[in-house]
Amino acid sequence: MSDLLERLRGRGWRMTSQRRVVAQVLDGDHVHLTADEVHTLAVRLLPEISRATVYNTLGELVSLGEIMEVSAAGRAMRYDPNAHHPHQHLVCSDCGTIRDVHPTGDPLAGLPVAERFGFTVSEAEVTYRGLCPSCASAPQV
Amino acid sequence: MSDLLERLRGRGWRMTSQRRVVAQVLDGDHVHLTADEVHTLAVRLLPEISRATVYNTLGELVSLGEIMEVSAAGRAMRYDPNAHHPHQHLVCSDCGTIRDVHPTGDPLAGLPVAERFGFTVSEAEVTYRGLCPSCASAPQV
DNA sequence: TCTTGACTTGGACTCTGTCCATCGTAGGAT
DNA sequence: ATCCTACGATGGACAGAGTCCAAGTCAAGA
Ligand SMILES: [Mn+2]
Ligand SMILES: [Mn+2]
Ligand SMILES: [Zn+2]
Ligand SMILES: [Zn+2]
Repeated sequence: MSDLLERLRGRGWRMTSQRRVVAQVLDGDHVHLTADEVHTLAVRLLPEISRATVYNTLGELVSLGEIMEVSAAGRAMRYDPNAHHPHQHLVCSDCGTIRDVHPTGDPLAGLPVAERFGFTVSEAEVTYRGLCPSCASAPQV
Repeated sequence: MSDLLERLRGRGWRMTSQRRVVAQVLDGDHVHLTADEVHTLAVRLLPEISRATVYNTLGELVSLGEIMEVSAAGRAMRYDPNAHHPHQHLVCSDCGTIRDVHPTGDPLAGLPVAERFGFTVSEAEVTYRGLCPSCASAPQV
């Protein structure tokens, strides 16, 4: 994590107490926190940090590729510091709990038992992301 | 689509003009409309239909398995009438456009060129859904 | 120490979706 | 054909997640 702070400093970030606290809260490898959860944890370390700053900082970390967004249908976006190790997600349809998984073989064939964490897996879904032809020629504003 | 209306009638649905219009708007095989888009189109056919009714009807159709929800990170949920033919999605990261795709081979290896619709595909993501152990023993309320 | 623009703040605002009390009507009963 | 009533529709209030902005603060280079 302190290497994260180093990388950020190297990119010209001003090191504010707010940014340090957000980075600290996100430390860990199996963390999938919502922005509000990050805020709640951050407030314990720095009582006056605002929601806007948490959102700003998370957004910046995402565009730097330091953390990943994980979206769970209809729920709040979650932020995943485990961005440097490719992995997929197993999501509870009821409570939204997320686990990291590393499927082997055909992903659509199902998740290896050793990767199921006791879940009853009912569905595998693949989403491809990219730019459509018109957005590729006229990139995002 | 009229077969959809038949199935619904068979399930004991009251056939209201609102439900007929929603079904009619959703007709098609490559449609991925948001609830508001469904509402806008429905209003053209039945000016006084309400947003609440559109949401209610979409929700009912989803739980009957007649349509699928497709969630696109941070954007409005989309509704897909092509629920009886398993397929995956290719999503534009910029404008949110969705195309149906039918990947062959290892999904994580990339999308076959014939399935790319001119997109610049940058990422493939697999999500497994199911119930975690505690939700499986104490199911959703 | 001074200066300045990058950062933070909090509150207003938007967007998506849900809830609810009330009203209307589809369709079975007569 | 008419009546009844439970199911469905309505619209406005509400809620959660996230964005925006004008004003104030402060990190860090000079
Ligand atoms: Mn993860
Ligand atoms: Mn589809
Ligand atoms: Zn669960
Ligand atoms: Zn696009």
